[in-house]
Amino acid sequence: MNIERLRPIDEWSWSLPKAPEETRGEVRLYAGRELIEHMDDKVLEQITNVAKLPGLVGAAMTMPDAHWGYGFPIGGVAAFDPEAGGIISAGGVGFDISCGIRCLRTTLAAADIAPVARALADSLFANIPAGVGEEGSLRLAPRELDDVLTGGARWAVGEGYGTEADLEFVEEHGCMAGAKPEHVSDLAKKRQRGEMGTLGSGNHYLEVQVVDRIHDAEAARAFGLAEGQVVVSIHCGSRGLGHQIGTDYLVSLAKGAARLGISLPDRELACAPIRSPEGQQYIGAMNAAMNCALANRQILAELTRRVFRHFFPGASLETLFDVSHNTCKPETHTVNGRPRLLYVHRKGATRAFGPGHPSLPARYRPVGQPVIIGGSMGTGSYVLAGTAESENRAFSSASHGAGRAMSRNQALRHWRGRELIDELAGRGILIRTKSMRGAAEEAPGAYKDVDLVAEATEKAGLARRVAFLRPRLCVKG
DNA sequence: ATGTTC
Repeated sequence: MNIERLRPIDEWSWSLPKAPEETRGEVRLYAGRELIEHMDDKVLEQITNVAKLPGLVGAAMTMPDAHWGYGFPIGGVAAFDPEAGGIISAGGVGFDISCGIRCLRTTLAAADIAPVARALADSLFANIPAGVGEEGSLRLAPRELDDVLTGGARWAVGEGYGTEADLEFVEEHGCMAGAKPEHVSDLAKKRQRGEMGTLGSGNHYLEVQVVDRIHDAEAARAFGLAEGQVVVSIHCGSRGLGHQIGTDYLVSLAKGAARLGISLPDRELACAPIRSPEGQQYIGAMNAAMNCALANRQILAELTRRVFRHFFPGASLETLFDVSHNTCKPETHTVNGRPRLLYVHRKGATRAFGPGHPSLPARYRPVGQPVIIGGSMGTGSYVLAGTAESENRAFSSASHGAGRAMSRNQALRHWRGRELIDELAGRGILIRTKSMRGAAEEAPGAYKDVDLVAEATEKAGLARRVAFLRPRLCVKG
């Protein structure tokens, strides 16, 4: 992207000075110069389109890891007021509804896992179903699947996956209100019946990591993190169900937009007013998909514990936090000094509530919400904490990952999966996957530099760095 | 992301 097109607000925030007339708010990009210069022009085009949608409040924004997506950029944040004709867009949530990361802190040290690393990697690979269309050991009857869609992680705990103690540390306490299974198609439900407790493919993973560096001692203490400690991060979402809901509702939201005379700057931005039948049906289905994803990560956390228990009977794996990064949620935000209920789209962006937010567990309330930036395969991830400034800057949002720097097809031309895996093994990082193609697509070089993303996230005031996690073992979808 | 192009 030609940075000359942007006006610097400061070193880490940029605004589009000559936005088209139809925009209803500022177009703002959060990132450092280097990240902006390497960003696809499509990011600016797409977020400018988002700024044209009805009922936008404040700025349409991108996070430092932003890249080209379907309609909305991935790393896009935009809030809409339902009382001002505000819209909901399936492209603003993403196909993998409620994709997110569950982070578990363990009582193990790096030295504990070193002697069994290969066996542990093999056992995780054998017991965590991963890959396209891969099914798990659960087969749910239609009524049971409806219970998943209304119960979320709470349902999974009731089925013996994990404990009540996990739920305090899951967004929405594990259960998103307002789920309407009746607005989820039979096809979406059918696709999901065998896919609960599966990781999926693409950028999804289960990683065993070691805390490599502490940036903020006070927050690390609150999060229960210390240097040398083993943690496990699980990145996955709502699998076939969320994808099918996205596909179904692109059609019905486009009809809603046409029916109500909303002109779409891009057909990929199919949307309908929040206060419309089409909008309400999508919201009900999206909330159901959110519960599907929360239940899925709850099951996977328990499957992980069972594997660890076999190797380390005395170890415990507690949920540090579970946060989604493909959502649209109703939240109260202060705009010009006045609290307003807004629907905040975060597509490839993490909610990042600051210190004192009432929805946070008491343990974290003094330091802010844990924010997880999942790195690319073999590079590293960050745990951050929400800040007070993020509320004014980005409706309390932050980055979600390293962010792609190259398309999957481009990556396939540059790398071979087997060579990458061997090279990573040489550096002590064990990858387990069924798909060599997938591994090539996920080459670390096809992603942005996660250190730059985390630095920009902090410097832009979106969240502050707490700990850097270095990968050891990785099960890839 | 995705029964990886209805």
